[in-house]
Amino acid sequence: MLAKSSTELVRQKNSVLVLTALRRHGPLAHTELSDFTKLSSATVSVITTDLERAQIIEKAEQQAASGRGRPRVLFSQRRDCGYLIVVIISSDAVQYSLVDYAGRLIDRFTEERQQNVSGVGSFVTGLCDALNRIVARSRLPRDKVLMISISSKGLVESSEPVLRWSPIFGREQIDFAAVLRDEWSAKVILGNETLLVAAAVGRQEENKKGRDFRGLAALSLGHSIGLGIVRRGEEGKHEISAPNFGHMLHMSGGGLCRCGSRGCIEAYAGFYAILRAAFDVPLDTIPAKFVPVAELDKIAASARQGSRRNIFAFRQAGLALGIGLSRVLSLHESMPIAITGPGTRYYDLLLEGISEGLAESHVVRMEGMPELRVMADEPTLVFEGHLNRALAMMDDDIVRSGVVTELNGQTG
Amino acid sequence: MLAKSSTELVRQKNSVLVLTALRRHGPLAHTELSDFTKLSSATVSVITTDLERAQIIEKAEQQAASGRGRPRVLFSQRRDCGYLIVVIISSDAVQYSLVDYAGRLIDRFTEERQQNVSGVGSFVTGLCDALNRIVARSRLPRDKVLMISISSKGLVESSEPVLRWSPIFGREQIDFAAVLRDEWSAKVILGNETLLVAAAVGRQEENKKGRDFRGLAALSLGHSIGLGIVRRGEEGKHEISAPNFGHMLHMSGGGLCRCGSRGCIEAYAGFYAILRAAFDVPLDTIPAKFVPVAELDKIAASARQGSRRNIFAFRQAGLALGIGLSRVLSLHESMPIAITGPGTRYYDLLLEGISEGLAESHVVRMEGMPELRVMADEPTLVFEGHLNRALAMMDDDIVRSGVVTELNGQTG
DNA sequence: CTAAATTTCTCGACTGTCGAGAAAAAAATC
DNA sequence: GATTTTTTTCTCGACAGTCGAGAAATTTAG
Repeated sequence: MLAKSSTELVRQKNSVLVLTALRRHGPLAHTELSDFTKLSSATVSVITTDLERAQIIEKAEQQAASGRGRPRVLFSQRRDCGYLIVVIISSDAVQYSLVDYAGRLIDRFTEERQQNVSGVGSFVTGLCDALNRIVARSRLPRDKVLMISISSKGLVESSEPVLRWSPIFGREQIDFAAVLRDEWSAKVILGNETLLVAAAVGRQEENKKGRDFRGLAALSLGHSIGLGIVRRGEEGKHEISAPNFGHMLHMSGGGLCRCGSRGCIEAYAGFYAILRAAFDVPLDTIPAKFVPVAELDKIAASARQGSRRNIFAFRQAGLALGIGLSRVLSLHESMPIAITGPGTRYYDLLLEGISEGLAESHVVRMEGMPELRVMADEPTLVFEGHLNRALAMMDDDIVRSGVVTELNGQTG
Repeated sequence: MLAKSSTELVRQKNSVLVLTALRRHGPLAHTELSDFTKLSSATVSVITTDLERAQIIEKAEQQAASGRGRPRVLFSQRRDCGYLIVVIISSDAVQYSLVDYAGRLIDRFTEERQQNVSGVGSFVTGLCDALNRIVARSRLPRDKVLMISISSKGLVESSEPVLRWSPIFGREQIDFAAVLRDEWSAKVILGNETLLVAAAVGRQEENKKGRDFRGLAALSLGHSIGLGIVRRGEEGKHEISAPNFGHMLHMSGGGLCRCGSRGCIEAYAGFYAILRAAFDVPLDTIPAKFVPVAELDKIAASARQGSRRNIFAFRQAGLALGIGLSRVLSLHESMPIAITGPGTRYYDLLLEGISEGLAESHVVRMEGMPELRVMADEPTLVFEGHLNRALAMMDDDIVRSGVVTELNGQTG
């Protein structure tokens, strides 16, 4: 059944609205808040004083008056309101970042992962160590860390922070909530890496296109293949999801994939798959876990010089991607596609296959070719996606937790 | 940007809540409304008197008192508050139904469609005629018809009532809003047929499972192949969508489809495709538009008696469905699948292929086989879906239109 | 006829948003 | 330097909504 509505919920929603405006546009004055949120000036007053009393936002130091009239006072998040730790797990390293409530980076370090010692157990202890280290270094009390946002490639449970399958750990699941529950009071969230790319690019798109933005797919090319989809739901909220695209069936009974299945898209378009095709290795050879990029660069170079076999290897990869994307577009609406990841350096070699694969399907014949766009700097997008998602969630949690209202009436 | 919230919106939402409870559970007393909506008794009082004054609901005639204490008075929708016309377009006929605000069927007739005269022009004039006829027969003023809900197989624009592609009219689009704008003030909505099946089955599922209901896919088998997906969004709202499943690419460069593309799922699993396989007709033969079901029954009978070729025809169809479904599950979460349509009579012959196709994919190996369920009576589900969707929308529109609040303060 | 049970209605308290105008504070003008 | 103008922020009263508690209504049981 649907949930009832009440005046308190109204206040909550509008408080979040104010905090969201602050997130999107940086420090804002009373008047600007009123403009962005469409709330009346009076309401903005009440909400900001409440948020200020609850130590969530603060008035910035007086800035140089820019024009005549009473000078504006800018509100911004209190940086010490809470902290976020971002953990980005990639195939060869894990990056830890400590971020304050205003979104500013405080500390960051990267731990190399040894390829050989890859048990989940040792990874988890490494994770806990690193988390302890990052709070210790910054001398923060643990309970000021309100959220830990983790990302990895692979298949992620949508409602809980459980990694179901990953190229790194395979079927060994990791339940991050369970792992961190004892030591941390922070909320733990987990997202597929390309989901976060989609979140970041989607936000950028909306900033550019405004209400015209309908949706977008982010495709990440590399050792593995990732897809994230973001759509603008009603009320303007962005709905993000990370389909299991890399392991969607490309071809029945096809080449062997790292995941153990046959015929996955990744088994045709992942780096190891391109290598396999270039060297004419049988399709049921158990693939190498990770392929040095230099190796692929060589194949690409020779393809660009006309090597038939290598051209074909990339073309086949593009075809798998294009056909897969056409299937995605059949199941969702048509939408632009942003391509990221290390594989974008071979975009020139992949494009023909991608286009051809897309062109084959009914949707594309109906709606026309979707817009394809290359966005090279994937790591930045991933981090940006983490911040977008986690900080918005923190705003929400803080308001909902009631710290704002419970101080009312008390003398501050 | 997100939309602000206000006290008036609160009232609107809670009014809709009351109307929804009435839809789901039939006539209800004050106390029951309070229970279902979790609104306080006082609030229910205010809302019901408002809705009553606006002539949207009414108190039912006194019913026999069931226990001791003050007898309950039941509220129900006023039947004459508004009317809905449901138009179900199928390959050989168009069914028109007139329904009152309480969901009761008032009038219904069916127009045969001649296969030969199948231009969009003549279809549209036929549609207008029939709509005029159905209001004339019931002696209703036209402007009391608040909504016209149309369904067809094929590809439907999600935001506007535009039929983009259909097995009947091909690429000749129909913009129903434009066609009916001049003669009707009613809101016109269009939905893919299987979308409506999904809406109906989804509602049934939620009644059964309650909050455990997460989502569901409805698969319709017949001349063409349809898929509808329903998922429970946050706040318990059902989000329905109709992917272009029948024309998703099954096999690159495969058999010719009615849509003109090659290798669509329908070109392997539609009735004409099964026929084609059974008679070993070349895969690029332009398929017959519609195949008599008796013809397929014969093929099925001989398959059940052991005919290799016919068994293979159904198996191949099942395989296309199973693989296609596995791809759907890769892109959404795993969810149960309800199978409807005339093709369910061959379920025994299809099942093996479906299972095998599903089993091949990574998701199914991870999450296990999805629940498959046969629901034979498709026409009833389609109509039920129409009512669910259209009447809920009418409730919403009526409350939002402001007829409820604008009477306030006036003496009634 | 009275008491008990049950449902519906009403009242005052509380919490929200809003518009209008007062108060504050700096720049421009005389 | 005093006054006016301009811009921003704050405050007050009006109005809309929900809620809990208890009053009013209305039937059955005894």
